[in-house]
Amino acid sequence: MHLSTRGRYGVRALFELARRYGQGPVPLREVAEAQNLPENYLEQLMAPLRKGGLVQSVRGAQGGYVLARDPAQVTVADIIRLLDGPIGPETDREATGTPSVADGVWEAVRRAITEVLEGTTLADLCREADRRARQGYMFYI
Amino acid sequence: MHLSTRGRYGVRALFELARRYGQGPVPLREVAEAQNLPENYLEQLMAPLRKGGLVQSVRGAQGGYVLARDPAQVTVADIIRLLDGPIGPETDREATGTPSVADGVWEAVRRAITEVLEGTTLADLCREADRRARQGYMFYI
DNA sequence: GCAATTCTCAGTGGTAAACTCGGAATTCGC
DNA sequence: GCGAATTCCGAGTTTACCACTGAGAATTGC
Repeated sequence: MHLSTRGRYGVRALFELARRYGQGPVPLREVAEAQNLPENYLEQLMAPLRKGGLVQSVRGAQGGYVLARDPAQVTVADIIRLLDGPIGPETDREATGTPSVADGVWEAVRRAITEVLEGTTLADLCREADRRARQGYMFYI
Repeated sequence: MHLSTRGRYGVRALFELARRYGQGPVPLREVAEAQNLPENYLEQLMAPLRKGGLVQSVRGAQGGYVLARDPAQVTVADIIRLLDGPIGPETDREATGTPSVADGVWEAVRRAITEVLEGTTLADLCREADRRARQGYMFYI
């Protein structure tokens, strides 16, 4: 069971925008450098995030991306849904049309994942980063 | 986020063995028919399940597969681990070597999933199937 | 010995992930 | 207005894995 890098990259990119919230547009190049992500690939990920209303883009020189809402109002679930689609496993009924006795398990898994992802906001991640920084971890990613 | 069919098929196959626990070896053909799964493919899935000690095989005529332990002692997590590998998403640290502020989220997701999957046994699924049967659902899968 | 099985291994086709690239469109600073 | 910095868009590439098929060897009950 493997989570795609899309989601992981997206969360880190938006975390970077969250850190700089209120400081004007951030060009992708800086996001990519700060978070050590492939810039060209990141570009692909921004389209759904923009269309989904999580970020706003500013074109042209001195342009870049801005978080569209307050970091406390953006959950990790929001990001994952836009980049990876529906959260959690499909049930057998959804996948094949035929219900199975295990469907309840897959539904419970989905609920459990959703709960965690909806319970974490970009503001939480920023707080966590601050906490680590104060404790001497120099990783700001 | 898409769960492979390997895990889903495996759970249904072992559920079928659980239903018939104590009735001698069940040939794959019957498992495949009862659960409507491709037999040849199922064959592939049985190897890791056997090597992992969840089932025992009986070769030759009148042979088949037998659940190696009581259905109450086999969790869905056991099955998924053997067929799909480690449960849940990798952290950024595990995937890339560089820790990230989001690692805590991925770990929490992993714990949540694990908790659900370890909390469900084949015996639970059998009970659920009985319950459904009594309520008139004729699906025994 | 024959038929029913599992076991092993070698494919195969499709699909998606994880990028890369080139160029068009936009906008700021000068 | 020009040039540089950007986003935007679409296409292509490589790699890997998934889901599945098939053939034949090994094993065993009757």
